[in-house]
Formats: sequence, structure tokens, C-alpha cells
Amino acid sequence: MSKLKFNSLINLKLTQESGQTSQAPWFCIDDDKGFSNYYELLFLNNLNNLDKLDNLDSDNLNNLPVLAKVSQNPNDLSCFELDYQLSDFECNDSYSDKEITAAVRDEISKIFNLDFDLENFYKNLIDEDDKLADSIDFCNGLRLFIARDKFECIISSICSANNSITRWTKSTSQIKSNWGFNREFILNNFSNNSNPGITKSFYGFPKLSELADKDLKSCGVGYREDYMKKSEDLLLNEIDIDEIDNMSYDEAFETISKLPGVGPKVADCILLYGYGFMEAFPSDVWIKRIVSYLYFDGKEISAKKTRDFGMEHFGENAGYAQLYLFHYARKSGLMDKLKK
DNA sequence: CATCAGGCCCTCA
DNA sequence: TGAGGGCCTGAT
Repeated sequence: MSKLKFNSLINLKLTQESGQTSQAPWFCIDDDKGFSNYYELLFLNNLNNLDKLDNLDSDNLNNLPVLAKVSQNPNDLSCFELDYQLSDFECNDSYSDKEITAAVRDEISKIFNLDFDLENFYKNLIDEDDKLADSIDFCNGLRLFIARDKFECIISSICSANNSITRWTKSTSQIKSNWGFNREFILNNFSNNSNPGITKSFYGFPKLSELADKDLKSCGVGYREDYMKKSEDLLLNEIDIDEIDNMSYDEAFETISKLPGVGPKVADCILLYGYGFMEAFPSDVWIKRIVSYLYFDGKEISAKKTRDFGMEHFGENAGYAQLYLFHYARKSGLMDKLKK
């Protein structure tokens, strides 16, 4: 297998660490060449005839687990590299490298939303609304970080409510390592051999059926455990996770809002980061602050009004506008300065 | 020991 | 239809 190069503008580190609730950031090693290397276990479900693999776990007949590695030189955001390896357990002679490579490439392209034309977004939005110029400048290369697993996104989004980023990422990581599908890899088994020989386990997020009887409170989710359990019941019996892909945004919002623990903000996070509904505008306290400052002359506005404004003003780019405004509001120091 | 952190749910006008 | 209180938990 050989490395693949993607020629797309992206800031991998920023995208990974911007707190999007699709998933916790991937395992990262910054190597001695200054590259950031991110690793995660992905499950390929877009190969043909997966039943050719007779040594897969019965639970995972429909997915081929692969450890993906994406690497970027932080000084060159115009491209990044992808590498991958199968676990020894899944060594197969049913698929060519070419088939698997294509499937991994597609999955990475989906997760980092590479089909989205970022340069065009910058150009059009600045022309239209110069209030976004500072955010775009501050967040150059930031992209949506789309879920590798929609159920994981739903649980981590519920977990994020009234919570800190460090805490919800810790909780979801713990749920994975406690009960998720597990494979071990040696990290220097990649073609460039640039990393130390670390052996490490990687995990998938547990399936809906696997999580039902587990003690989630032991992972620090607190009172949100009730929400998660009740949502799991609904997802088992009433709401089909995959059916939401076929809905309009409004219908999807209404449907996902039926889940306990899912209010307007969490619903929009799930729809944006989990399903890629680009017209969603998740409105939390940071978005309220920055929208109030930029568009309402500093006057305090409700979350609902913030959401209505964002969706109306940014239309099909609302999701990206939110992503940029959110990160700019939190990290630029602007809001801290305003408090004083 | 308070207070706070990327809201939601419930109650009560 | 909206305002306000309570809430697991870990960090400071």
C-alpha cells in the first residue's frame, strides 16, 4: 500500500480540535519533522461483497475495519497525506489494495468534507458580508468534521450539552474503550515508517444494541445517562438513524428533536456534524455572543432568535458560517476583550 | 467552598 | 411562549 495525497485546502489540526460534536479528536502524534499525524479506526461499508471476508466478527460482517492515518505539515495547508493498514486479524486476499484504497479515500473525503469548495465559500461570503472577514482569516482551512458513525455523533452531542469540550470528549472516548469493537495496531507499520514502534488499541463506537445495558454514568456523563438510555430506546424502536438522510432539513430537525436530551442546539449539531445538513446553524452561548456583537449592536438575543437569524442570513452556508464564528468567538480573544 | 462550563427539561405565569 | 430554576461532574 502506498500513501495517497489530497490536494485540498484544510487545516487538519484545527479541524480535529475545534470541538465539533461528531466525535472526539483522533489520536495524534506530532512527529520530529513537525508533521501532525492523526490515527483512527474506520469501518469501510462501501466495499462490494463484504461476505467474502469470512474471518470478520459476526457483529461486523458489513464493515471492514481499517486504521487510517492522515498527516499534514502545519506550514502547508494546501494538502495532506493519507495512509492506512488492516489489522493482522483482518488480513485478506479478497480485495485488492486498489479496492480498499478507493474505499478509504472516499471515507476520508466524506469525514473531512473535502467536496466542499472552501475557497469559493471564502470569496462569496466576504463579498456578501464583510463581517465574516475576521473569522475567515482566523480560521483558514477549518472544515466540517463529519461523523464516522452517526450513533456516536448522537451520543456525543447529547453528552456535550451543558458540558465542557474536555469532559464530553473524555466521556465518549471512555465509552469507546470500554465497550467498542477493538483492534490493535503497530503504528510504524505504515509505509513511511516515520513513527516510533508504538502498539496501540483503537476502538469503534459501540453499536446501539451494545450500549443498552451499560453503565454510562461510570464514564462521567452524569444526569445525561437518562437522556441517552431513553434516546437509545427510541432509536431501537421508533426512529431509524439512516432514514434521516432521506429527509428534508425541517423534517430531520423535527425527528431528531424527539430524542430526550436533544434540544434545538444539540439537534442542529447532530444534523450538521452527523448528517452534513449544511443549512443547520447550531446556536449556543458563543454563537449568541458573537452574533449579538456583529449583527445586533451588542444587544442580548435569545438562542432561538440567533438560530432564526443565522439560517435566514447565511442560508445554505449556515453550517460553515456557524463553525467559523464559533471558533473565532472562542479563540480569538475578542469576546474576552469585550467583557472588560 | 463557590462558581462555571458550547443546554435541556420542567414548571408556572 | 417565554422566563427561570435545577442539574452530574470536574476544573479552578
